[in-house]
Amino acid sequence: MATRKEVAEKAGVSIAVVSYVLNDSNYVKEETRRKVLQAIEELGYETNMAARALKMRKTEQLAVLINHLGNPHEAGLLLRIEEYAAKHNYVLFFQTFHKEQESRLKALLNGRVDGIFLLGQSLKEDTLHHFQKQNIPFVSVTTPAVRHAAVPCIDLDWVFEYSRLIRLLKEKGHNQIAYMAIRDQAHPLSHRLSAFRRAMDAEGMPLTEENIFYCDGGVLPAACETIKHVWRSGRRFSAIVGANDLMTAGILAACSELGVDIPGQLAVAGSEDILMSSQTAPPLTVIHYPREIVGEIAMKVMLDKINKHPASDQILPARLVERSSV
Amino acid sequence: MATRKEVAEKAGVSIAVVSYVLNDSNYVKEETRRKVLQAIEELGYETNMAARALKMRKTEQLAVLINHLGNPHEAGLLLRIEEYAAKHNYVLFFQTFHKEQESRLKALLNGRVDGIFLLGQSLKEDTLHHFQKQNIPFVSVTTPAVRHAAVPCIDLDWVFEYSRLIRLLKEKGHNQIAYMAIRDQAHPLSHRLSAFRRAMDAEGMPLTEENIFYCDGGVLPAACETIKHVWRSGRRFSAIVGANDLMTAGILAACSELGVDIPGQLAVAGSEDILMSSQTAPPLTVIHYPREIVGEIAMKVMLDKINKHPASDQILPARLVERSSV
DNA sequence: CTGTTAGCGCATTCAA
DNA sequence: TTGAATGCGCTAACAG
Repeated sequence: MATRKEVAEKAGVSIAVVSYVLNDSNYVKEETRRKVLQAIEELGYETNMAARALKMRKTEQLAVLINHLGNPHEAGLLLRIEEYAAKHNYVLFFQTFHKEQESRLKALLNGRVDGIFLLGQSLKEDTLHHFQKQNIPFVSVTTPAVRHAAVPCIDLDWVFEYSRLIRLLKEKGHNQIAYMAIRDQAHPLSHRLSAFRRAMDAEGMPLTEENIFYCDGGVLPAACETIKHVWRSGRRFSAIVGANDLMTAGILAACSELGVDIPGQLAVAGSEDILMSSQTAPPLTVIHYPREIVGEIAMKVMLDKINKHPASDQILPARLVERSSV
Repeated sequence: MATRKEVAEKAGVSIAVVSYVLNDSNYVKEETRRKVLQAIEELGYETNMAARALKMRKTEQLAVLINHLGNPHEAGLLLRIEEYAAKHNYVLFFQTFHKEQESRLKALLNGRVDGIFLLGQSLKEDTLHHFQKQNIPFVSVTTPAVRHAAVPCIDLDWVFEYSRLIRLLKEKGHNQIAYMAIRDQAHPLSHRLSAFRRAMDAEGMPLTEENIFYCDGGVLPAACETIKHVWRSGRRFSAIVGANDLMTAGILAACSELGVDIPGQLAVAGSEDILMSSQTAPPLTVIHYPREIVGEIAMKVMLDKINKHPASDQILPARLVERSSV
């Protein structure tokens, strides 16, 4: 491929001049500039980003660590982050991430990224420190700050949002409210469960342990099975809130199989508002997670961190979308 | 950050030796190796991938050009490709891609990638050639080969798959079958429309132009609006197939609003089988696009191209999933 | 305004 | 079995 040297030769100048016109970093006589530009054009020259990255100690690449792209909520978040990353000329690569591979991460990302987004992920301290020592900042989305580490977080005020939802449920006469959480204790969504607990306390109807159902992986089929099992065992409650919408859809699917009328026999609500949640039967009442602006905010915070400006947690307001499942 | 030089100093060897043990590219006395390894450990050294990329002319990074990650079909495909890319130690970055930004692409990807996946995308010839001249191969997924360019493609035999679906529809007594396509003529999904046409011909019931409905962007709300408009205008048909499942869900949503009974008054079928399609009311009969194995095949073809082995188009078999919308 | 030059961190050839 | 030295393509300080 054409290199900067070839361009210089063709234009009859030194390679420094080529850099100057390319980076606009120095005055260049108009005529010289034109010659250079023409040589670039004719050779189809493009800057080699690997070389630039090495020299500049800046890759203009960002990583997103994600749990499961099959969850439309996470895909939607990723989509938005990429949108804003592109606006700032950053390239984004995403890694589906499992705890077991955490050690691989250092080798994989070293020298490749200027920053790392955690999309509902947490990392071990030593991994965090490894990157932070090199001034590679982290920004966490949908999951609260990692302990002992300066990782700004972008998320909702879940206690507030759940309180509002619980109040709606109360108005509709529900006093036996259950919650479906994800099994893994270390799972990032456990903070939603804690928030739900506190919201229930605040609304004067403490969440009892037997009204919490845990579902492996937080996916639809598992949630469906869990509810079928619970319901057939005779356990009853009048409303249930899912920690994510995929599980909530699974609850709906279970009810459909069980012949449970919604919201007649059971009110169901979700916490994210993915597209699917508006198309189920019945459509789901949900907290709408404002994914539209998360990307913008997340990228802004990331740029602040990269430029060593102070950056802090961002709590976004959400919306309660009432459909007919409650 | 610790560099290879520091490791060498700490271990009391030359930097070449450090490279040798790191890359296993030369015999190193066991004792020396241990010293080096220990120095690496103590310094928390990791290879700088930017420097390696520059030297090796190989980034171990791949790009995926995607239309809209908000479409779970594309997200699912991306997810699978990443899964296999990771297995082969490649890092994947994805770019939401709009035609208007095609020129930016060269500058953005130059020196950054070893190969490019086109996920339902096509590129101008000059862009294609730019990368191909540098031995950056393309692999196209879900869209047939780009004209005049050696781009292997991974997709279904749509004529075959649609024929099977049409036969099912025929068995159920349908003879007025419509199709919903995406408006943009240049859009990658237009080959599904052509295939549908040919399948209808083959089944002896040619598709008439007035039975093709075009929808902007291929998204749910647009499809919903289109169908409402068409239906209210008095146009009737007994079955309709959507070029993608998001539009198909939109058709369902429209019918729900219009009070059109499915499949009583109208049979509806889709072409991808995203998760949502199994949760609509009624659940959709669809062609199941085998996303599970596409990632593996796509990555395999990509590796073949990177290693300059011959690679050709791959036609995968699909499955017809009968649910209750037909 | 333009050219020379010294690295950035790494892999590798060639000597020793 | 190890070390010295070169260069990948680029930026920028410095000298003209």
